[in-house]
Amino acid sequence: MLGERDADSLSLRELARAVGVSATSVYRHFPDKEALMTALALEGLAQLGAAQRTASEAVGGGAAGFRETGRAYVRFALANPALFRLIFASPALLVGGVKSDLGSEAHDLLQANAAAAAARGGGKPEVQAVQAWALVHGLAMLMLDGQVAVDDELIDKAIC
Amino acid sequence: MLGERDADSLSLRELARAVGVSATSVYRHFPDKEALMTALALEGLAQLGAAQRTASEAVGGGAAGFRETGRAYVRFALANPALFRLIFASPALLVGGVKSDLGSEAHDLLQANAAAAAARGGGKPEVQAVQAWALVHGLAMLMLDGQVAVDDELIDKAIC
DNA sequence: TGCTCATGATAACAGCGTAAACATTGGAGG
DNA sequence: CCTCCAATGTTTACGCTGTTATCATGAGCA
Repeated sequence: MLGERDADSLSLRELARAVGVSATSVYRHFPDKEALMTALALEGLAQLGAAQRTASEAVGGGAAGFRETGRAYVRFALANPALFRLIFASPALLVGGVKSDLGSEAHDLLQANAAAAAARGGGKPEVQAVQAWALVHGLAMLMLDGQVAVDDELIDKAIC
Repeated sequence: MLGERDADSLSLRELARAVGVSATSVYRHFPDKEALMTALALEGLAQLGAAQRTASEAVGGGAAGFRETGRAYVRFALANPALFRLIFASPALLVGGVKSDLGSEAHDLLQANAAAAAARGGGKPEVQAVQAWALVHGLAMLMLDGQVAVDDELIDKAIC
């Protein structure tokens, strides 16, 4: 359902109806709606990390791999708009400090790549990490919001 | 009210109550809730543009002025979280193509500064504009979402 | 066999956005 | 000065939402 509608237009009752179960049954498995959404977001975060790792490994890692994780980030957002938004709209899910191993891959990749880039080119790893993350996150958000035209070539040119 | 709560936890009825008026009176002035929110967002966009222009002029424009518009962008987001989010959550309000002169200042500043930066340092103006916008937008969003620590020094170092 | 616990259903509540119908009132036009 | 209309407000109502309290069922284990 997240593939077709955005997360906050999705009601608990509608979801229960789609599953074929009463509205209140959801409360046997999650304390409230927010908890359900957080669980979905955590799953999405794992998928994002996996996509980034795959993209990085496809070009053999290194600096090129770092760039590819960024492009994969934007592509993932465009391919899964509602899920991507949900990930960052979940207050209980801080990407960097998530407990489960499920959600930590994307963040670990960023830290490692930023450290390597700082070693290669100079600069502080933390600043490098924030800059890279902000660039791809902003690009993803602006494209999702329709503020910047969705254009594969532009993604490649902007992330370098 | 946007200064204290976020936009989508704010109900029409509560707003009407605060004004001291019946719930349905709002419909004499706006066709629906979304239209009201869009009007608020447009006002916010004007404030953002004004803040950026002020910041740029304070350092005499040029490349330093461009940097200051970016910092002002992030600072505005942190100072007005709900309003900033509302601006980019309004589907009817495309920042670049907004009709009213009210909302166009921020976008005009970006275009002009990106063109100037491209003339100084090379690169395509469009790509430069998107890169700059994405960087500050991403930084603002990540800080608002609690993914990156709010740190004035980090803002300065990341935007350069 | 009997008990417990996980999982379900029903009914109910307050709050929401919105529509329809009705009331008031201040100012423009004769 | 009077009349009428448009602007603005109110009341009532509808279906939807998240959530709670209460009750039913049935599988697994003592």
